Amino acid sequence: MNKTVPRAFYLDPPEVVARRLLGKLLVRRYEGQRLVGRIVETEAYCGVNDPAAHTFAGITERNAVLFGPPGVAYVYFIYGMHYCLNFSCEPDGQAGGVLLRALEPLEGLATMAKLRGLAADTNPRLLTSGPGRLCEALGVTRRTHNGLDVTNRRSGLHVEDDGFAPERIATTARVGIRKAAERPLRFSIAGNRFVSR
DNA sequence: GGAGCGATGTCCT
DNA sequence: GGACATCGCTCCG
Repeated sequence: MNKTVPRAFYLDPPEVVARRLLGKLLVRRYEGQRLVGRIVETEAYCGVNDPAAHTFAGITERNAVLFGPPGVAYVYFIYGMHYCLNFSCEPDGQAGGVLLRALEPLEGLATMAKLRGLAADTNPRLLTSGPGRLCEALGVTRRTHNGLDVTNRRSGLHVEDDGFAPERIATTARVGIRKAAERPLRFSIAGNRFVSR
């Protein structure tokens, strides 16, 4: 039986948690079925000190989750058509989050393809390689998942540890941002073919 | 296989 | 009103 990742796992700064999440399993309960992917790419967004973070200008209604307790899902809508999934980090009252950028799909691939509007036998790389793609493949939206506790198995979205440890982690610049674009806060499992781009 | 670009809703300056 | 933590399509080589 895999271990559910506990709240203390998320209590540290985003750049620590982002690295630590690599290799863990993201598990989504969807219509009685398990949709599972291994986390292979993440980005850290460092609270009020990070010009690229949603929390840079302080607390608002949208970003309030990131200022709350660790281990909670922050889902936002971007470019008029995509959702992105983050986990809050740091103690309650302190802002910080990790963006999930890519998964290696492991269970429920046919359902993921259906949710993505693709044929059941499509290249699995198209299912969950990218922040918008992985949300669509797991049926994650702001309405259904923002504010959910991902340390609770009953949330329908949680993280498990199956003992897998990445051999080597690559550290690069974050993707798709303009401000603070040079900071090395993107982490991925080196050589994994489900990493985006 | 890479550059260019349009689609499209929500948030905050 | 402008920017946006994206994706998938076209066109070109």
